[in-house]
Amino acid sequence: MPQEKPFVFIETCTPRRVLELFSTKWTSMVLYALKCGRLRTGELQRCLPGISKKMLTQTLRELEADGLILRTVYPQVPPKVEYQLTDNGALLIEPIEMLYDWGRRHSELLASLKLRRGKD
Amino acid sequence: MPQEKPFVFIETCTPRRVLELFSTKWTSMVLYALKCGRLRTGELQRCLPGISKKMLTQTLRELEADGLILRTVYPQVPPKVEYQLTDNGALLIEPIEMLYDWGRRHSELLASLKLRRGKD
DNA sequence: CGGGATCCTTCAGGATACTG
DNA sequence: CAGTATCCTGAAGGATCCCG
Repeated sequence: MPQEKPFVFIETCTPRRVLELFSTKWTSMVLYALKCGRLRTGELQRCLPGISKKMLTQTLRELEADGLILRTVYPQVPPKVEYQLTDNGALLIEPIEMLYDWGRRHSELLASLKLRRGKD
Repeated sequence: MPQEKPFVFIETCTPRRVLELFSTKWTSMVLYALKCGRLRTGELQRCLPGISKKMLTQTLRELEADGLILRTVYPQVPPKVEYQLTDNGALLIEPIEMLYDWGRRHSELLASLKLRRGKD
């Protein structure tokens, strides 16, 4: 048994940083929803059933601050705001999509996991 | 601008279930650490700097309950316990590794993100 | 050495109400 | 319609002590 040396997850290693991307509930979903183009706030909210307005805006603000999405305000009443991916934001679609695709190919396995879900 | 229809993240969709896999802090790291073969509890802990004994055991118990890892106890004093991936567990290495690999290829971008980290 | 059991802190994230 | 500001709680996860 050719036991290789195990990987050590130093606090600052990239694996940990990638994980942070997915450790927050809505981040990757918001990005992925914007893959189709620009969306208004309300449309975005309808893409994410269950999200609260608070978390939606908070997530959007963070993504904007990190330069992953662009926010466009139209000077109208009532207000109209649109969000779209920046070039950097578009880069993140790749791993997200990979993950989702893998999930679709292994939905049976996924469904069998209860992991940290108390009830099922 | 050929705006396609946005994806809707129904509560039970597979993307959400995959995300749950990565939403818990240590799960994917424990699995990945075991990629190299069987590891004793202490070795595992040394692979995950910062993990508490409580979280280590809790994560291991959950993974075991979901049939992703196998726990072997050697009748010795002092105790010796080893963990290894099951076949199902090995299946999860693929997406995890994809994610980590992508991270390594984009470490500069990742480093530029502050996301939800308060301080940097 | 491996691990169970407690206690305690933190904070992500939900609910609600109010503004322009 | 989009957004801000509060309030509140559930649960993740750390620290500690004890056991075989």
